Amino acid sequence: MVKRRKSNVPPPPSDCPLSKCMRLLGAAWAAHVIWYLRQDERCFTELQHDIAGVSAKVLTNRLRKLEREGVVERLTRPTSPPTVCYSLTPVGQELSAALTNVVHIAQRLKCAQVAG
Amino acid sequence: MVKRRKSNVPPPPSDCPLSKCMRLLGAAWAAHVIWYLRQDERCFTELQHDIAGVSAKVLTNRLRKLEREGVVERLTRPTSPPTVCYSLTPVGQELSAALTNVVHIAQRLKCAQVAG
DNA sequence: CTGTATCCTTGGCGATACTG
DNA sequence: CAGTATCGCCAAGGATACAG
Repeated sequence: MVKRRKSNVPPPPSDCPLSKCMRLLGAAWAAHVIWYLRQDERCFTELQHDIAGVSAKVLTNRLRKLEREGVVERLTRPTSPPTVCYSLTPVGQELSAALTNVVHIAQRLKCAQVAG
Repeated sequence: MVKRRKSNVPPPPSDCPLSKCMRLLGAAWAAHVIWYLRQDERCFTELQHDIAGVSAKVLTNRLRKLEREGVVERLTRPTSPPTVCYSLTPVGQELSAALTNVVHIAQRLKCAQVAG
């Protein structure tokens, strides 16, 4: 029997929301969505235009998931034709701020150093 | 022709390291790996033991990717039998700190509110 | 405009077995 | 101990067409 050092790091809090959160944000285009909602609300087509290359299906999917998690808010305007605007919730804003920190660090990762 | 509001949010910096970074961290068990390396270095088996449920294949894969990005460092000790220790690089430490912020926010997401 | 439905392909991940 | 090799599945995502 090998004497194994026990980790003195406490287990991830509760049922590991971190993991779920990271997978949510790690999904394709998720970070982009939050990024482009940072300042003002954007409607569906605007987002699709902002985020070049995303398909409607995936964009819808991302927005739905983020909405269910309370990150973004969906607001329907009864105009003609009807438009839908998405914005960040307060929690979403905080998340966005936290991501800003990650951006700075991410730029120092190897993958960001294109000119090796 | 619809007058479309141009986004006043600048595009994601450079070639979007944020996205790559988030996908890196969003991969299965990636957050766990960083979490358990927060305080002290851990060797392969210790990590596999810490992170209940991860397979050797995936753990190796995660460590390799994180190593290539400069997040974790691999240190081989020429003991008998040889052991390999993993630790966070300075950048990895910063990333870990940034993730701590995300944890706090993640706990306020809907997915974390088990008792709805 | 804002999506949904469907098909199809890719690859992420788990499980298992094997190696230096 | 610290991995690699191989297989197989399934979900994520792209493309396209359709709908309210």
